[in-house]
Amino acid sequence: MRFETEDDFDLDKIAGSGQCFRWTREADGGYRIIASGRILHIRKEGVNSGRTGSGGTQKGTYGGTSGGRHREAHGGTHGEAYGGTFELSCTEQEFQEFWHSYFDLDEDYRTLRAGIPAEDRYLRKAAEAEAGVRILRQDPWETLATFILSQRKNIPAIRQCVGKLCAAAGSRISAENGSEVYAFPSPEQVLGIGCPEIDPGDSPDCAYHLRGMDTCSLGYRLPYLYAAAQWALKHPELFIRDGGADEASLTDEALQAELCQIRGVGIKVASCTMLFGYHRMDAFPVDVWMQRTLAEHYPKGFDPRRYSPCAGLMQQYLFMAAREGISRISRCGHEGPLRKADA
DNA sequence: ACCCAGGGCCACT
DNA sequence: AGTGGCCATGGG
Repeated sequence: MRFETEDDFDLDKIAGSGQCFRWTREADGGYRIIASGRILHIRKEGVNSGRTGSGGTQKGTYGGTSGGRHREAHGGTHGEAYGGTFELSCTEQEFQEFWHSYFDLDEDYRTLRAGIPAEDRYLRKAAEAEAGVRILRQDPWETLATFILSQRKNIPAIRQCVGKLCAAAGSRISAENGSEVYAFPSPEQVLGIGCPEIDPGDSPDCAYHLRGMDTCSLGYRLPYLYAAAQWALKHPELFIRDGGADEASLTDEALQAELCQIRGVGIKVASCTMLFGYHRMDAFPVDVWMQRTLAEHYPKGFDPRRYSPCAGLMQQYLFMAAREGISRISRCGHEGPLRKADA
C-alpha cells in the first residue's frame, strides 16, 4: 500500500536516530524494518535508488566549506524532511493495525516543532536541522532489552549485537532471498540461551561466557539481560500491548522507579525505554552526547520540564544535532571530542 | 595500538 | 549523596 503525509517524516533521520537498531537500508533507497515480529519494506517515492547521479546529494558532499557547516537550503536538493508519499510492503489493514501506530502518525510533529519558544535559539536550530525524525512507538520489551545491551556501545555496535541476539535466540520470521530474518527474542527465549544454571548473582566473573555458546557480544550485559527477562515475566502487566490493564496508571516517576529495579537498568536506560518503548514523551535520556551538548549550549542548565509534554522529542533533536556528521558523512572535520577543557 | 561508546554497580569518601 | 574505578567488546 502507500500513504501520503505532509508532516515530518524522514526515513534516513529516523534510521540514524539511535532509537531503533533493526532498520537496514536497501539498494532501492528504502528500508527494511523489523519490529514486533513483523517485517516492513518502506520506500519514499521519488527517491532514486542508491546514489543519485549528478551533484551527489548526500555522500561526499560536504561543500568545501571548512569545518562542515550545517547545510542550509531546505528547499534544497532533497530536503524532503517534510513529508511525501511512501510505498509500503504491507496491506492497508496491517498498516492501520500496526504500522500507523508504530510511526506515531497521529502526532503532528510540525506543530510540536513550531511550539518551541523563539528564545531558545539553539533548540530551534537543532529541531530544524533534525526535522523529520519521529518518536517511534516500539515494543516495550524489545526496547528495554535493546537499551540494556546498548550501554557503553556505539550505535553500529548495538546494531550488530542486537542482530546477533535475534539470530541466536529469536524466532525465524521468514527468509528473503536467501537470508533468514529473525524476530527479537521473547523473555522466555532470552532465558533459554546459555546454561540455565548460571546465576548472575554469584560469580559475575564467569557469567559472561556460556560454555562455547555465542554470547552475541553481550559481555558484562548478559546477566543484566537475564535479569530483565525474569523481571518481564514477573511483571507481564507492564508489557501489555495497546493500553489495557497497564502501565498507563503509573506516573512517569513510578514507571521509572519500576524499571530501575532491574539489575543493569539505571536512569538512562529507563529513560530510553520509557521514551522509545512506552512513548512517555517527557522522558529525557541523558547520555554522554547529551551531557556534552547541554554543557556547551546550556551552561546555565536545561530544564526539560519547560518542554513538557514532549521534552523527549526535544532531547532527540539535541541528541541528533550533537552527533551531526557521525552517521552521515564519516569523515568531515567534526572537532574532536572536547574534554574537560584546560589549557 | 589508541580512544571511545545512547552506563551501571560497587566500594569508597 | 556524591565520586571514581571497573566491567567486555567492537568501531573508527
